[in-house]
Amino acid sequence: MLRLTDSLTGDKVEFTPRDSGKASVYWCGPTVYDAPHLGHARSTLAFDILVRYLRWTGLDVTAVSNITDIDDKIIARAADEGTTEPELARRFEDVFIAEMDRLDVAHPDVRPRATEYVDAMLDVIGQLVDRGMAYATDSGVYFDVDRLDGYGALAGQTPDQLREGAGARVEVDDDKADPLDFALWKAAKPGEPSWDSPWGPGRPGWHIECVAMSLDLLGDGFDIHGGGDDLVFPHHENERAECLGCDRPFARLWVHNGMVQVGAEKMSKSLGNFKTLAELLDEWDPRALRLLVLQTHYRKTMEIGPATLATAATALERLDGFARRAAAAGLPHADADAGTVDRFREAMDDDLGTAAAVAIMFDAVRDANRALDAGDTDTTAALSAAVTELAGVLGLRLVADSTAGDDDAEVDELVEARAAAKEAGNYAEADRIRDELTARGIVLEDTPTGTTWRRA
RNA sequence: GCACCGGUGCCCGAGCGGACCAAGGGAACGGCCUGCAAAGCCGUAAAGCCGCGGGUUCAAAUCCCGCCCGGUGCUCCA
Repeated sequence: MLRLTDSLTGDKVEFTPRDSGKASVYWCGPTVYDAPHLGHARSTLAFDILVRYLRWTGLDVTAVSNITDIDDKIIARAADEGTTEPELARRFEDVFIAEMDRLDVAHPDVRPRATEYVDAMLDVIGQLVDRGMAYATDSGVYFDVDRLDGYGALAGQTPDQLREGAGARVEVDDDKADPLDFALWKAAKPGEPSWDSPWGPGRPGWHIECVAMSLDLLGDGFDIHGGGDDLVFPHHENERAECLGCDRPFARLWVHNGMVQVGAEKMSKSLGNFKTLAELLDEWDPRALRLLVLQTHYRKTMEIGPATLATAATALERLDGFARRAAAAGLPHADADAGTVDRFREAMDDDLGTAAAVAIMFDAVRDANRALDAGDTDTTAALSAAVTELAGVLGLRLVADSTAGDDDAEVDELVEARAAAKEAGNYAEADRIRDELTARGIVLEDTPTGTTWRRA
């Protein structure tokens, strides 16, 4: 039974779906005003892994993750670039999806766009106004925080505590009755995109889109709502307020992933650090990033940089190497080793303990290598099947064959020529060929049974 | 200032009351393999007590109190 840490209470609780045998999961996707960064990758991977695991345990999962395609930053950036908001938003949405595809992230079942849910948002705002939970002014419609019991529960603070900090970083808006009140609907300003509403032309405030979309697609009281830690307040706090303000049950469980750190020097091109996800994925195998993320618990702040990626890439190579070795061994078909799978499930059930789960996978690799050395192909086959299955659940595709290329035949010839030279004792020639292949990015692997090769 | 999350070997990072498990990965060292290498595989050691100081307990890296340090949030950032 899966147990997850609920951000609302801080407790680890058993995950019991609203509808038996099913699971409904919503997590906050990006606001598409720029290219995705490491944080988007970490968060998206975290929920990809959650969804994959839920499916593996047999649940019928409906996964929804939004695209916020209208907001201040999008408007500002579109103006800067002299383009339209829809064009800009669509462009960065495409980039986001393309980068996530490189990471082998499974697409959510539904990826709603905020601009397609304006009517639904207006409906929620209407409910709040009707119930007296919100009020309209010249500048928009605001949620009245005083009218809701327990505002601040997600943030772990009382309204008074929040008021003390209000304005600490951002200026407080003018005609709100209380600094904590927040905009549900913003009155249109000249030159900005707007929609008609009972409160005049305008555009949605933040928060409201996720409520409208999650409730519409997953229904009241859906199972899991997640996102990055930085969204806990105010974003999720306010979503929660909006839903509860309508007297409707919101998410049953809140899951938040930790932030990414890139060292004291921060991300900076001039320092040679990584700037965008695309740059990083150009340089490293995307699977190395996934493995790195897996090796850290999802709730913990983690460091991503060249050093940690390099170790992950080496570790990944160990897995691929095993996959190659297993493929070459021509193992008999076998069911996945039950002990390994059980331990994996146990680790994952404990708040998605992916680090422990990965450790179990590496244990299986070591045991399998040992069994193979000992000539125990049955044991090797069972462990190998387990490794493949677990890697699959974690979204790691192991590569057993990396020879494919245009010059395969030529490389084969050179490898044979080298073998012949070695046979004849002409080591100078053999080494010359070896150097030539190395320069071409071909890695030779001499084994007792002959030489294999692959591309680096 | 308030809230939350952290501080574990050379590095990254599991563990969060009790068994010889302080995992796993990287690095290091040794061995196998090799014409020599590389790659690969196997193995080994390594944290004198898990930020500091108290406390609770038969038992704490794991719970409580205080302190120090880092990160995040406090209205639009995953």
